[in-house]
Amino acid sequence: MKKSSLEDVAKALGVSKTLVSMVLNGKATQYGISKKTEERVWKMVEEMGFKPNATARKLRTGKSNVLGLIVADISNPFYAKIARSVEDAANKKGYHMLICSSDENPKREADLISILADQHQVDGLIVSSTLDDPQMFDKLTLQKTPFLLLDREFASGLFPSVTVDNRKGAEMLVQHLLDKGVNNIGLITLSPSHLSTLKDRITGYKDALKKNKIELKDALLREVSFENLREDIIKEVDFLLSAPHKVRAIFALNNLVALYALEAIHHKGLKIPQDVALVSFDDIELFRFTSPPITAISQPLEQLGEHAMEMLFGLMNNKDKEGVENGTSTNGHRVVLPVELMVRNSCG
Amino acid sequence: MKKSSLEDVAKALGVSKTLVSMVLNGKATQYGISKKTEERVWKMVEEMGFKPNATARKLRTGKSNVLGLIVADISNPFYAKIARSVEDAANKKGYHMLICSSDENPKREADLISILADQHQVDGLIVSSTLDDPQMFDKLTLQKTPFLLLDREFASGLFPSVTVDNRKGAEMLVQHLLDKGVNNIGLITLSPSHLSTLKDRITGYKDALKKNKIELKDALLREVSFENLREDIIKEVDFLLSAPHKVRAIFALNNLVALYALEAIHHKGLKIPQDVALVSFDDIELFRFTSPPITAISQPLEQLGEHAMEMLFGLMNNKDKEGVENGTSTNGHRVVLPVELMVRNSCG
DNA sequence: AACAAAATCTAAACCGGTTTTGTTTACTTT
DNA sequence: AAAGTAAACAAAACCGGTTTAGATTTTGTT
Repeated sequence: MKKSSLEDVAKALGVSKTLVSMVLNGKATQYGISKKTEERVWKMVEEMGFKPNATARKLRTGKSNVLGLIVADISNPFYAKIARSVEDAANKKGYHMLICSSDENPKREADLISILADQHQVDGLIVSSTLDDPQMFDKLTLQKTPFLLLDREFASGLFPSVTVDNRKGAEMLVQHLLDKGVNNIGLITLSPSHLSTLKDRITGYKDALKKNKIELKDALLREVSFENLREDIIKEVDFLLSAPHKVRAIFALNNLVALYALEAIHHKGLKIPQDVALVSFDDIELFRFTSPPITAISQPLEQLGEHAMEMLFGLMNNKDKEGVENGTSTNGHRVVLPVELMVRNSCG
Repeated sequence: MKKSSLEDVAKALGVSKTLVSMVLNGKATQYGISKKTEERVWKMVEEMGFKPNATARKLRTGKSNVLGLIVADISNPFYAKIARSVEDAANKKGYHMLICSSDENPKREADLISILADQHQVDGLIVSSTLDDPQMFDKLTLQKTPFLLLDREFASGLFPSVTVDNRKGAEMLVQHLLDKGVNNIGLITLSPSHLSTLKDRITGYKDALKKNKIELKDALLREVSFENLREDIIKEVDFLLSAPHKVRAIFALNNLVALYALEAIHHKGLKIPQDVALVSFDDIELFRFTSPPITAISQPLEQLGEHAMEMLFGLMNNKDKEGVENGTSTNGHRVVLPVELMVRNSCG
C-alpha cells in the first residue's frame, strides 16, 4: 500500500492537481473553485487518506514547519525542560523540533548549525551556544536564517537572544549567604569559561562582595573542566575546604557542578550546612529532595521557551519584509528574564 | 548572500550539474570522471561553501537522514536520557532526531506518528507508545515505514521492539523487600493502565508474592491518574498507610510516582525506611541524592538507545530487499534487556 | 586514415508539491 | 450575433537535487 499523491487524488477525481492543491490550501474561493468541486475534493482526500508530502512542499515554498534546537545536552534536566517548553510553544504554531546535543563541543555545534541551517534549512533555529566566536551567527544573519540565542548570548549583544539575569541571580545567591553570616565563599565554575552565563554569574558574585565591602580572593574562584567534571570537582572541593582557605560555603555555577560538589562533600563526611554551605545557580527538581534541600536560583524555564518562540516567530515573519520596511533591524532584540531565589536548607 | 546551488557550482566550472552531483556523492570514479575534473569540483565546492539542499535530495532519493522519536515527555529524565542515547547512536550513522512529546495522550501520539511518518516521511521512527490500539502501527507496517517500539510494546508482540525486563525487575524489587522482612507491600501504578511496562511490573509483583506464598490483596494495588498525579498520590499514600491496610512498603511503578510518594510520605512526617519502605521502578539520578537514597530498578538506558538504533537500521536496510529475500519478516524482532537492582537505604 | 571502443561528460526526466499563466465554457451586453 | 467578461479549471514551470539515457571526445587498432 503506497501513499497516495496529489496527482493520485486528482486523477481519481478527473481534475488537475492544481485544483486539489488549491482546495487543500484553503484557496478554493480565492481561485473561484465551485463549492461542489471543493466538496468532492475534500471527500476524496479523506477517502484516500491523502497527506501532503512535506518535503515536496518545502522544496517549492521554502517552509517545512520544522525548527532546530541545539543545546549542550538534552539529557541534562535543565535543557530537557527548556526543550519541552520550546516544543510546546512550537507545537501551538504547528511546528516540530529537530533537537541536537552539542556536548559543549564548539566544532560539533558549528557542524550542527550548518547541517540544520544550510542542509535541512529549518525554518528557524534556537541555539544555546557553546561557541566562543560569533562568526557562525554572523553567517546565519547574512544568510537570513532566522535564529535566536537561548540562555547564552555573546558579549556584543548583536544577536537576538532570550536569557536570564545571571548576574543578578548570582548576586542574590551570594547576598543570601552573606546574610546568613557566611562570608568566605568559594566558587566553582567550569570550562568553557567564555560562556556568558558563567561570566555573568561570576560578575554577580563579585558584585555582592563589593557591595558588602568584602575582599575578593581570586584563589577562591576555581574552574573545572567539562570533560573531567567529577574528578576535578572532588579535587577543587578538597582544595577549597582545606587550609589555607577553609571556605565556609561553595557556590556551584550550575546544576552539574552542584551535584558533584554535593557528592564530594558527603564523601568527605562533612555536613551541610554545619560544615559548609552549598548553593547552586540552576534549580533542578532534584535539589528539593537532597539532604539537605539545596538553596538555588530558579530560572523561569517555561517562560524561556515561550519568549524564545515568540521572538523567533517574529524574526521568521519579518524575514520577507526586511529591507522593505525601514532600517530597524530585527537584530538587537533581547529579552532578559528575572530569576528567583529558592531558599532551602543548605545555608544554615 | 544567497546560498549557492548545485547549478551555481556547475556554471562556475562550466560543467553540468550531473557531474558535480556525481563527484559530491563519491561516484566520480564509477562514472569515469577524470581526477583533474574531480579536483576542480571539490575546490569550487569548498570555495563557494556549497552545501547540498537536503530537501531536494530527499525528494528525489527518499532519504532525509532524519529519524523521528516520540516519547511521553522529553522533560522526564527517563526519556531525556533515552533520547540522548538514541541521538548519539543516530549521529554516529549521520542521522538527526525529530523529537516529540505525546504527553501520554493517545490522540496526540497518533497525530504525531502521522505527521512524522506520512508528512515528513522520516527515514525511521522510534516510539515509546501510549496507544492502546496497535492499528497505527499496523498502518506503518503496511506502508513499510521502518519503525520500532521502545520501552513499551504491545501484547501481540508483533512489532519490532526494544524493551526491558519489567516483570523480572519488579519481582526482584519485591523480593528484595520480602528479604528485608517487609511483606505488606502496597503498589501504586498509574493510568493509562494498559501500558505493557506497567502491566508487566504488576505481574512481577504478583510473581514475587506467589513464589513466597503470600496472599495477594487487590486492595493494595492502587492506580493514580497521570493528569492528577500529585493529589492522587497523596491520597493513595494516605490510604495505604492508614488502617486497615497499614502497609509497610510502597512500590512506586515509575519515577514520577516515586517522587510524589516520597514527598507525600515526608509530608506526613513519616520516616523512610523506619515507618515505611519505598522502592521505585525506574532509577533516576535523583534517587541517589534523596534522604534516604531510594532503592530502585535501574534500566540500561544507553543500551536501549544503542539496540534501538541497531535494530532500526536493520529494518531500514531491509526495507528495499523485503519480498525479494524470503518470507522471514523483519517483524517479530524483539530485544528484552536485563535490569539491575540498585540497593540503597529506603528499605531498612 | 578510418572505425570501434573506451573515457568523459551532458540533456532531460523525475521526485510531489505550489504558483504562474493559459484555456474553456457560459453568460452578458449591445 | 459578435464581442467582452466572468467563472471554473488545466497546463506547464518551478524548487534543487539524483538518475537514466545519450552525446561527444579521446584513444587504440589496423
